[in-house]
Amino acid sequence: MSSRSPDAKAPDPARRNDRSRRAILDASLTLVAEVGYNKLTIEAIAARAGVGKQTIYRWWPSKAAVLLDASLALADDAKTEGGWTGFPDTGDLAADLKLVLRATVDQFNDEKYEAPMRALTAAGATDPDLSARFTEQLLKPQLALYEERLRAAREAGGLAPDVDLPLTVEMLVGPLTYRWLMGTAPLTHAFADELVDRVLGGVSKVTEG
Amino acid sequence: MSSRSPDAKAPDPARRNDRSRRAILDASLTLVAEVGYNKLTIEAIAARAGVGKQTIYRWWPSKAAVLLDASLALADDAKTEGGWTGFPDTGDLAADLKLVLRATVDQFNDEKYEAPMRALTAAGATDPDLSARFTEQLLKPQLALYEERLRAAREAGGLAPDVDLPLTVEMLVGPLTYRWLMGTAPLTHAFADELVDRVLGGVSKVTEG
Amino acid sequence: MSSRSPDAKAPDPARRNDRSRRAILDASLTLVAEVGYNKLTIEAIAARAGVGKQTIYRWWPSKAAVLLDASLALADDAKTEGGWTGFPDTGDLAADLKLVLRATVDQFNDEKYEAPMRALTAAGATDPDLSARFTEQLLKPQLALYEERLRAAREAGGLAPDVDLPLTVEMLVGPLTYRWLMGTAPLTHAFADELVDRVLGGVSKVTEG
Amino acid sequence: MSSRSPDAKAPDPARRNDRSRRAILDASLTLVAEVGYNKLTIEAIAARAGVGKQTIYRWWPSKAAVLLDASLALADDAKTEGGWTGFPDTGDLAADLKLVLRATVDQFNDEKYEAPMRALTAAGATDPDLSARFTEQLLKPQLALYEERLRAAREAGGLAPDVDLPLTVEMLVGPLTYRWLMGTAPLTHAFADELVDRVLGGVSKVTEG
DNA sequence: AATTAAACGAGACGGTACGTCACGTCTTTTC
DNA sequence: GAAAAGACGTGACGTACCGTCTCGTTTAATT
Repeated sequence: MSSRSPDAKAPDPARRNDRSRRAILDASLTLVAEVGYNKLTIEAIAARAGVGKQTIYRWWPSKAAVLLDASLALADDAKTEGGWTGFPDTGDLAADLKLVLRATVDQFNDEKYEAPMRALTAAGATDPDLSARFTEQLLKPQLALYEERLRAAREAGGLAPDVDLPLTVEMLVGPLTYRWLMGTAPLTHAFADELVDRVLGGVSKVTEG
Repeated sequence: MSSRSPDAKAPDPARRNDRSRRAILDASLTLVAEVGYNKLTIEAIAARAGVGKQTIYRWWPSKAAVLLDASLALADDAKTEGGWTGFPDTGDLAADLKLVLRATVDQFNDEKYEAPMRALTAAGATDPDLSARFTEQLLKPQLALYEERLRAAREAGGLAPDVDLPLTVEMLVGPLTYRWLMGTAPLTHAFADELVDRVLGGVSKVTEG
Repeated sequence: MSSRSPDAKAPDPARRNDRSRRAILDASLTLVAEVGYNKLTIEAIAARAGVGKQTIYRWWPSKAAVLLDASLALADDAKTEGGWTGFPDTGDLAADLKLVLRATVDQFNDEKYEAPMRALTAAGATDPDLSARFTEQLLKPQLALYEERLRAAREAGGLAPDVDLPLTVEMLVGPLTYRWLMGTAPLTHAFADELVDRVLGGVSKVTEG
Repeated sequence: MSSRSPDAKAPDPARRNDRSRRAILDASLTLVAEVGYNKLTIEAIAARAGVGKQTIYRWWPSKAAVLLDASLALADDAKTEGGWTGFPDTGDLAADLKLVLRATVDQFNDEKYEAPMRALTAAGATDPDLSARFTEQLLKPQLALYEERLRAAREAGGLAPDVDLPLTVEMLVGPLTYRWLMGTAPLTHAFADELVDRVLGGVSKVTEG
């Protein structure tokens, strides 16, 4: 949905009003937290942002696309403000992963991030185009950081040499996301810790040699 | 969502027209596959089912609730028609899990099941009430089957005695669902197999004794 | 414009809410007098009438069509309330015509009637369908009354036997309407009187026998 | 409408681009004939004329004002191209009037002139400012020609000495315009002829001396 | 010729109203 | 007397133009 139909003449990004763009992104985040995704309307975003509806439709194809951009901006801000210095690598893989997964748990429990996240997940579930952008722009960069750390660990000899790194990343992130999304049980730091241990060590009984 | 406000006179379930009920559930499944969840409307369901709108509003609070009931019926049918005889227990845990996870992969890839599944996931992501019913009525019973099989394995000595069974279930189901939902990579049997092996054995390098 | 496109299923007039219908007609007359035809909007009519927009669109194709129906109702009311007892026929044609034309002048000068009249004239000027309905339903019945009176006069020997009655009617109504519409000069009773005299007697110098 | 608010700095007419001015007037005439007055937009005129919207707003207050100027130019062209040599005066008033009214009938029936004429009539009907300009600049000069001819006739003794000239002009032009605008009957040369005869001679039975 | 100021083309902007769609409620008609 | 049919008030949709407001770019009058 990031592309427009070929017959529609694209607007000129150089003439874009950045003040309006920011106001729209801010308003969409505020509103999605206030009223939820289902009751979020483009009219309300425009009104809250003090902007004409057409200014939104000119630059985004749907409210979900607005939220995606807003979330990207939010993620950038979070990285900047949070003093993010890269995925931790203390040499202790389990500890590093627990640190990051605990932070992810906290983020999932922080309604400021949760509302747009749920909105994008919902929208992406039934909109392949949006889902692709969501995954590509927001998720993949984060997953890549995990993968990088895991690769370092593998080369350092802490992981099985034939391990599938993307799979491993999803073994960490998947259960956490699943529990968050389905609400099967509360998301806690203990859950994150246990998950890391079990992913690394497996659940089978270890037979003594 | 399933309950009504106390002042609204509840309809008498005994007088319910089962022919209409089935027609509505069928129509909702057909339509969600045809036009997708976002463009699914109660008016269209009513028209397709040859039913008045009020007949839908009388028994369900939202289109998502209709779809949930339709999916429950679908799951029942699948179990019956598929000759389901309970979660397999051949004694070989890995083999049993792979069998089931492969079937789940197939189901995720079958658009007949995928459309309502995505719809419910989307709806549940932003509607806690529906999410609760979805989890409780559709998901939990399935997860319980995994858990039961894992408990048997633990008692048989194949799993670590202190393993957290719900966590383990989510380690199996979570990554699979994550990949399905986010589209990070194709869902294949190989993925299911590898996942089972890694969940059981862990991803760490096995140090020789 | 009174007919709908054949593929659109027509609403059932029997189920029409007459309260809403009246409210819409009243609101359109009030509003056109308040803000003028150009600033008259269907949204405002709906709001003022306490009615959904769709209820207007369901029964009328345009705001002009609403105004036409409103004017027809207004004309009916005026006839009823004004104690109208038919076109006067005292035997004195000139006097009768002056009476009626003076009343028409008064009506043109009464803003209650003028606003919708100007609106319909404006709309009809560029919309042949509407113009046809306007002429047929509102104008023709009035012109027919003139014609009837003139026919009586012709048969009574007061008019030339070969006179063209519709032409004569338009010689009376045309100049009056022209002056009203173009604003070339004020519309007064004196104008009406003089017009009647000149139509009957002509403008040429009468040569003595 | 032709004047601007005092705080707005007036543009310098000396620097006006006449190429653009003509293009705008031409485009407005073309478009009003193509799509009708209601669907005529300033944006479309600008696009068709290859001109910025602001260039229109700089010089005209409304699309109707553009059309009025375009019609004035059109009338000038018609007069020039038509080899107009002044209102005819052969001494035979009836013949002269018939000649001119027939030409007016032809003009009303020529869609090239009809479209802008209907547009201006419609716009003028609900916009007093425009109506005044329309009457003053386009209509009055034409009516003055009739009046002049009638004055000559009166002085020559062909008309009653106490006849009201503007009234007489409107007795000629009014019925014709009325029939054109309301569509009560077709506009023909015969109609023009008969009208002239009846205006001059009246419709009453002539009593023998 | 170089400067300069305004008109110009283009088009993004904050708005308003459009005509349509679906919502969830309510009423009418039919079987 | 349950339920189909569908009219209703409501409100958001996405579009079309409005009239205003920058932007560079001509263009024509003044240095």
